[in-house]
Amino acid sequence: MKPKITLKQIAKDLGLSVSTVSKALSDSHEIGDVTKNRVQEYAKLQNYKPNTMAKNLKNQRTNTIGVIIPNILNPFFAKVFSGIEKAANAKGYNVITYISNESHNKEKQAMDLLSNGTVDGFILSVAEETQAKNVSSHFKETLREGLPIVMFDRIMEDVNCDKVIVDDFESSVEAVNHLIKLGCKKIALLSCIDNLSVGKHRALGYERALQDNKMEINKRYIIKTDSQTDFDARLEKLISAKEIDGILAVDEHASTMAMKIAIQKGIQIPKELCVIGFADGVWSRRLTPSLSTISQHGPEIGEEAAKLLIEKLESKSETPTFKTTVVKTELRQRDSTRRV
Amino acid sequence: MKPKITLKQIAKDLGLSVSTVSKALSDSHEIGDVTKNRVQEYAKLQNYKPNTMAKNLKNQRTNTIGVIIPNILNPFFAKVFSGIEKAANAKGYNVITYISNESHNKEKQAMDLLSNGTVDGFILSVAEETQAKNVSSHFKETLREGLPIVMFDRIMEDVNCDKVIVDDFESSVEAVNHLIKLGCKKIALLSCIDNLSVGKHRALGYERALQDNKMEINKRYIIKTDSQTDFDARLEKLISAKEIDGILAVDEHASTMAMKIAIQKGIQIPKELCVIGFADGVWSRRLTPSLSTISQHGPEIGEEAAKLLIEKLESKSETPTFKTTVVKTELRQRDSTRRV
DNA sequence: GTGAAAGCGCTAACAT
DNA sequence: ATGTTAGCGCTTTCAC
Repeated sequence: MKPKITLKQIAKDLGLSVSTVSKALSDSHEIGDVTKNRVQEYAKLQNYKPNTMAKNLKNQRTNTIGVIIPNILNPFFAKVFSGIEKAANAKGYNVITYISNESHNKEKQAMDLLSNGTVDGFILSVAEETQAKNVSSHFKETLREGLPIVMFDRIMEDVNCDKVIVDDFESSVEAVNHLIKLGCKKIALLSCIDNLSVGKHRALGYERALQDNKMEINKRYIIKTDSQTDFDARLEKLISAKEIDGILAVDEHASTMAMKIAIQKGIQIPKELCVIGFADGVWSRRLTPSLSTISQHGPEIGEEAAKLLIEKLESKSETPTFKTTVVKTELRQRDSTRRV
Repeated sequence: MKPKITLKQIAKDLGLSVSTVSKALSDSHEIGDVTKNRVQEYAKLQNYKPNTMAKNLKNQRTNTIGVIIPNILNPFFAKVFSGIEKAANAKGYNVITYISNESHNKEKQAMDLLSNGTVDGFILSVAEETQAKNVSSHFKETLREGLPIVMFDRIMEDVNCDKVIVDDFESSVEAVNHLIKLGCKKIALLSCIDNLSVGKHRALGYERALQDNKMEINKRYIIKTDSQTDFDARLEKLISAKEIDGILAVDEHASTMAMKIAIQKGIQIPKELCVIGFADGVWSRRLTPSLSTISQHGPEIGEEAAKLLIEKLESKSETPTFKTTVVKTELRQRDSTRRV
């Protein structure tokens, strides 16, 4: 292991002062061309890399973003994350990631650990437990300490910060309208995420679309829960009854279970039953029949969130204003709604 | 935004010296109980958090691990990542993540950007392009600079570092043996990742198992490629021929496409065709029929990698030795191989 | 038991 | 055009 090469070392080797070397390397006009070249070449030769920690300490900023994600196995979050990472890197920022695993404590702990000069700001989607308990003190405390936050997808209404969301309500409306256009008369709503803000908005959109179309809202066609086992049991009954002819499933478990059970019961999709699900990632295409989805443009959400945060970090405005960006969804028609 | 509270500030407020405060907060025996308590209480009151950058600079270590992942949308990598994150956090380390997107340049750039005092070491899986070109100079350079590396899954044989791998060869052997036990006579091998080390090992295991069972290796039953479109076309023909009765698919695209096409052709799984795939994540269970898989224990791989790296970081041994850990896989039998 | 001082590696205001 | 100095926030050795 070779000893780290520092400014001091270069200065000594070249018989210069540390500050001359520093200026030469940052191409300062104060330094003569000869010395500048000499220094720059020697530095390259020695593969000199300025120590990040020293720079950060000096500058009082780290060029690092803290990202807190509820669950990286959920392809939506994975996509958003890749968008954040890409946009951040492009602007010279690193990304430190914590996975909250939907736990409030882990989320709080992450913010605590990172908010002492480790990161310049946060991008996060609120943990399920935090939303269930409806506590936002840790977010507010972090903001008070001067660290900006951008929330995406799962947000807290009462926290004053930048937000990037999907228009869940409107997406549901659109999806249900589409099912109706296909001729569905008895449309079910399936949700295992009724404890999340996004789940609730999607459910509301479903009801609204039915009302708009003067269709009855039938409670028997609605499964809203936060427990997958409870869900599975109720779903089995609902599908066995063979009453419904359309499904809006607001999460991946709901849509895939619906298709699985329907196939097992010999119900033909989409002939007898049309299914639209909220889903991201490559898997909806891989199902047989492939699943029509509302895609949320995860990467764009991530990029937008990173953009908003970095804007805030690099503007020195003392009285910041907060934006909420809505990223449009897209209805991707596949075989589960293609009526022949 | 309130001004950051520092040791200096506490010292001033309490009429003490900076060093006394520092020692009091680290519970030094040099400090009297009265002052110690006074300082600790005041610090808690002020919500004092030691500045990480200053500490890092002083200590010449960052308690941060650089993680480079080829593709976070691949559930295997997502699982490994969550294992790394969990184990690292548990030991007080942060994780900075770069996604190489299979690009050699991004991988190299990430290592370059992080190896100047930003991280203490790396955990990574080699980018496809790097494996294809077979270049490992950037890894060797980083090691020479004194930063330890742990490679997982996709490794470079010629780089001398800790490694965590799956026994891909043996897993394939087991899977094929299982298919044979189920009565399969004509077993196909499907691979879209024949450019990766893991893909090659899995293919070799397939051949070996056939030989062990005195079965003929039929080239027509083998699709090895690195292009998905090429793959899809050849697969369509292979399945249409209705000759094969068993499939070992070494990647997710291969296994799911095989099932999709078979279902479309009206071939019954598992009655006429058994399928085993290498896959992680929740989706194999969601397919109809559910897919039997070789699961790679992603989280354990991640945890083991983090453990190995942290061990190296915290041992001061000047002449390190390097371990290669093999994490066992598990054959999960689901409906795609359950013969009634 | 407490404090002064040096130093981690870098930058920048201020000499010369 | 080059160098001196102070300081970012913290730890640690050495005085008192």
